Amino acid sequence: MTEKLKKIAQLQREFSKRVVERPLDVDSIETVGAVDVSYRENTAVSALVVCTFPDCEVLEARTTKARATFPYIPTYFFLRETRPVLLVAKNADFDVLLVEGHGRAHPRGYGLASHIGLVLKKPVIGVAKRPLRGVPEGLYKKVGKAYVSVGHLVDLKSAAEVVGALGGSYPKPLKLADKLSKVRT
DNA sequence: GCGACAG
DNA sequence: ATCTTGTCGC
Repeated sequence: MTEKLKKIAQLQREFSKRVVERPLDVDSIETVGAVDVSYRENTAVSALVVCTFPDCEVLEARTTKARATFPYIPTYFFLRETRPVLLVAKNADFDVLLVEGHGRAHPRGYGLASHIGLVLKKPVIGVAKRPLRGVPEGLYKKVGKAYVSVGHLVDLKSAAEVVGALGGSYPKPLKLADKLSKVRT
C-alpha cells in the first residue's frame, strides 16, 4: 500500500499547483456552507449546514450516509472524506465552504479542503483544530482556536477574515455541522 | 527501535 | 473520528 500512497502523494503535489489563491470579496459573501463527517462503525455520516454570513442563521441543513471505504492516514485524509463530503455538498448553494480539515497547511500543500475546492470549483476554506506536523507556520493562520488555511479560490488573508467575521472560538457553522453529523437515529 | 501528526 | 463516568475548571 505504501507504493500506492507514494503515487497519491505525487498527485497531491501536482494538484497543489492547480489551487488558486486570490482575494475573496468578504463583503459580498451572503452564505457560508460547512461540512463535517462523523463515523458509526463502517458508516460515514456527513452533514452540511448553510448559514447566512456573518450572522449564522441556518438556511439549510442536511445529512447523508456512505460506507467508509478508506482508513484515516495522516496527510491522506482526503482519501477518506472526499466521497462523504461531495455527497452531502452536491447541488447545495453557498458562496464559500468551510471544510473540517486542512487545505494548503499540509506537507504537500494539498489537504481535503483543497481537493474539495478543486472538484467543486468553489471557494473553500480549510479549518482544523490542530496543525499537521512539519507544516510551515506561514501556511496557516490561527483564528480563535481554529487553524485556518487556503482551500481554493481564496487567499489566506480573506480566509482568516471570513472565519474571524463568524466570531467565537471555532466557526459556528462547523460546530452545527459537527453536531448534526453525530445525531443518533 | 523511535516517533506519532487534519479526522 | 470513536470508545466512555465522573470530575476539574471557566
